[in-house]
Amino acid sequence: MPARQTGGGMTKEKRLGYRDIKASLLGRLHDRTWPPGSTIPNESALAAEFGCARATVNRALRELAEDGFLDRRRRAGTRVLNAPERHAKFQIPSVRAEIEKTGADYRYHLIQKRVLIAPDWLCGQMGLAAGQQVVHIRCVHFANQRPYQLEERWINLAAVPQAADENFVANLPGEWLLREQPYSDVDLFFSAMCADQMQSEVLNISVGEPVFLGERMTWFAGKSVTYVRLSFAPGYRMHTRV
Amino acid sequence: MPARQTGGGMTKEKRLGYRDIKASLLGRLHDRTWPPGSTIPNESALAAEFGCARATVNRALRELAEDGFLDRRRRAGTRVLNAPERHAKFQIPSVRAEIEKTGADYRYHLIQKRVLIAPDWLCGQMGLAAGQQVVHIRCVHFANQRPYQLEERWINLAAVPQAADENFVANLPGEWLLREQPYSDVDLFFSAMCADQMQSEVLNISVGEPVFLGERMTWFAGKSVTYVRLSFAPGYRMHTRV
DNA sequence: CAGTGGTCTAGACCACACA
DNA sequence: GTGTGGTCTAGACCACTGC
Repeated sequence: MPARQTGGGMTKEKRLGYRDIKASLLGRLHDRTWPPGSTIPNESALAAEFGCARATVNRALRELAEDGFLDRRRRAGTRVLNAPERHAKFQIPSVRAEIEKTGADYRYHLIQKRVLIAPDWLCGQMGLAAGQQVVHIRCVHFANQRPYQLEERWINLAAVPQAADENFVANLPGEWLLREQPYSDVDLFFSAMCADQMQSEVLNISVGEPVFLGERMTWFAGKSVTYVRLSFAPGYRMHTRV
Repeated sequence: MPARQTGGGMTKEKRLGYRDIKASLLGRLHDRTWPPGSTIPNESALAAEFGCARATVNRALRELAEDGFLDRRRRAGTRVLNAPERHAKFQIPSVRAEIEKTGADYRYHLIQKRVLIAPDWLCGQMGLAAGQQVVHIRCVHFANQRPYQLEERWINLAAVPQAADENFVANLPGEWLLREQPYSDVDLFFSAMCADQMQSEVLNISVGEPVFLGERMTWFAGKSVTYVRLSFAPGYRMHTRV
């Protein structure tokens, strides 16, 4: 009768969920009950200890492994990593959403859209065959009428032929492309650089001012889809919480 | 021949795993079977369609939601997000590991370690009480004898009192702290800035050159543990693959 | 080849949010 | 109230891999 519900009378603790177990296990990692490098008890033993099903322990352990605290291997068991390999996780920002979230007015302006033969450097970047046609787009994103981000994008016409017919006046290149061709793999790069001529003109800053640069390379089914360079005006600060 | 278990006679397909289901569902998102904004069938219906248990469908859907494709709510059902909110996931880099991975020689140099009363700006950043003591560390990480990163760190002595007794000559502050006080929550910021006096001296660059700045704020049990400013020499490019 | 994690099942109850 | 996702269970089989 006891039990969980049907609450018995007394000190019956509530049933443990995988979150409770996860927290409890994390506590043992923190307090060195299981020091880095050691192997912790197997799932069955833990399930017995916590008085729950193995599946519950499994989920707790699986998530701790995903979080970078544990290394799990069949047969070998679960070991505590020496230095937790924490993973940062941040949303790939959609410019429009990012700006509107702050309450600022968003505006988009297309500077140029043209079709051209991919230059050598781009072929190298995107892994294109020489002579491949690409769409080149240059546009600006404004927050409260102030230039916020310069976007320079190249789209592989072999991967997204319909990009040739879209004028990108009403559609944001990023959002349009996401609808046309959901990506599967992305390489992201972040760096700092001195503003060049184009950046200084568009972002309305001086040549040489520091610019936060984000580069994104997108692949679908092994083929390069698009390469984007996002230049942020000085003062931009990318944030992520882990 | 047939089947996995109790196989019937013939075209018995192998049992579907949550990965198969996930891939199948993702296909329907790609091909617009379920367009952005629409609500997809509930778990029971999908389980019936795929001929599996609801828990299997649940895991597939849960992961797709984690991956940023779906929005799930009790009672309301599961809806397709208009623009997939993809998450980038990257390892929080350990400087030493990052450098050694490239094959370069790694060297660490401590410039200064001292205990002081947290200045106002730091109290604001870390949420410390006025007058709180902190350890301040300034050090450099070298790759092949060239300055790679300037690290400036403040440690909350209320959270990590033993930091007062560690001299940080042999131990890297980051690695030492990770051993002493595994963190639970982290705020990361990335930005570009002009090199100031300190950065230019340590990184051996000119004042005003663009510096890639990473800031990290770490919390444990609601208390601020440490605040770090990592300045990277020009040319640094942070990479992550999603 | 044997032990560990990986996954699936069928059923159950629960929490939540909306009507 | 009622329907949806969220989680747990007890048991089962499987797949991998270190011994």
